Amino acid sequence: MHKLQELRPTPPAVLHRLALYHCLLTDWLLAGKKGAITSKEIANALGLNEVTVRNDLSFLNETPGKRGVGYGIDGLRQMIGEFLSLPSLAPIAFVGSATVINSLLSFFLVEKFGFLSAAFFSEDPNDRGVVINGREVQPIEAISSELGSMGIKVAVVVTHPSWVQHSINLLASAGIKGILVLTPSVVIDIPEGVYVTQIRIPCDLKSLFHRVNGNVFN
Amino acid sequence: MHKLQELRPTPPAVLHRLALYHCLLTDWLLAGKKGAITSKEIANALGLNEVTVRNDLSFLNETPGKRGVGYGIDGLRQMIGEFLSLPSLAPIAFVGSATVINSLLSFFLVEKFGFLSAAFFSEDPNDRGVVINGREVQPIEAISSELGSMGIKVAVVVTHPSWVQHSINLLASAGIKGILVLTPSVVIDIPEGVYVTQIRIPCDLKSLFHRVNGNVFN
DNA sequence: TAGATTGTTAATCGATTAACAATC
DNA sequence: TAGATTGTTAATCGATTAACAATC
Repeated sequence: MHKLQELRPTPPAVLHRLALYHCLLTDWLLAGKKGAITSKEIANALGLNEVTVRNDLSFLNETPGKRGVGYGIDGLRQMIGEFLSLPSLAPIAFVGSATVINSLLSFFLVEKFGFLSAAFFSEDPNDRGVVINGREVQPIEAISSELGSMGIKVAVVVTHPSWVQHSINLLASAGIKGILVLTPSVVIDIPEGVYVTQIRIPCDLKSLFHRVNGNVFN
Repeated sequence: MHKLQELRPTPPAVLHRLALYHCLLTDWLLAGKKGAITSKEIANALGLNEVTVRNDLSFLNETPGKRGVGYGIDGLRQMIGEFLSLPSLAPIAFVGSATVINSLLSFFLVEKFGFLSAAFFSEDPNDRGVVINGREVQPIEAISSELGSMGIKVAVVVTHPSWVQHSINLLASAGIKGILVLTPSVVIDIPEGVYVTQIRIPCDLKSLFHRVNGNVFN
């Protein structure tokens, strides 16, 4: 490990890639891949430089590899999981209409990635009584009362844009500490002590337009 | 403009923020905001440093501001739009089941962000004959025959994971040059000459778990 | 031992911030 | 002219890549 970085926060870029390696290793385990793997194999699968991979792995608490050999798939996956503070099934709350959440869960296979869809809250009054994965969808205002006791720390927001800020505020006051906002919304107010990650579909698309129109390959 | 950067590709970070400013300015225009705005106002709204904003804007082809005054909302928006090669309504193709696409369009208000949902292709045989926004959903295999003539260059893929690679391949051979993949999929093969941006919901979530569990505020 | 691959330190590259002159 | 804010160059900071010693 980098002795000097012991007390420094993990750089965002490294953190994101560690999560990516965790996904890849989970994939390989599910596919029955066995034995040792090398930083080169990981790098090739993901289109990265192998030095980047090794450097990233040096942020882990223990030394993960064996020189001349490589890394054990299962052991490395577990180490990254611990470093990321991931429980074996990481519980997530979802905020959005039942239809939208169902759609999201149809292309984002949460269990395969090690998550558990643990609670659902909808802004749509018509969703009263609707059940997803055996769990009843709660009205959005129930976030305060329901969520506090459940020990869930991370939530996904996919409401209509008009409900995004309110959802974030409710989640924050219910003790949620990390929020991933999928709904494109330009300006949001981030409550104190909460990490908010915004996915920006429109920005990603607009960037693509620039590249697509001959503005240099990169 | 930075004279030395005239032939260099725009750095990804700058490109993404320029797209973000474009979204913000569109928002402000729709809200009826008038007159001049400063780099400080833009920075404050987005939680950025004002120098970053000015530096980013210096990548534009013409000089966008007036010293001592600021920037014209409409003029700046137009300049960024031109720099990004954005038509006034940028056409996008969507690949995914009709239900999922409808859900996506319910929280991502494409027109408000300056896009046009121009074509729909579904992997689900049950979607034959379904219409979205007055446009018939085509089977996924029709991508090759239909898309070529439409002049669409950018597509969004939100299929079930098992259809992602096939969709990308079809889109690429139909002449699509930029693809945004929303479906979480760890390893994908990127065809020659196509820009593929992957949104990685699982990685964003796993990163949040790390931060949420006391691993330093950043 | 020889071959392979890791882990770490150093060098490069890119992105952000600071300082300041230009000018409206 | 004075105040404000831009645009640009220089300085810092962070992230990636290269070089290489350590060791399985």
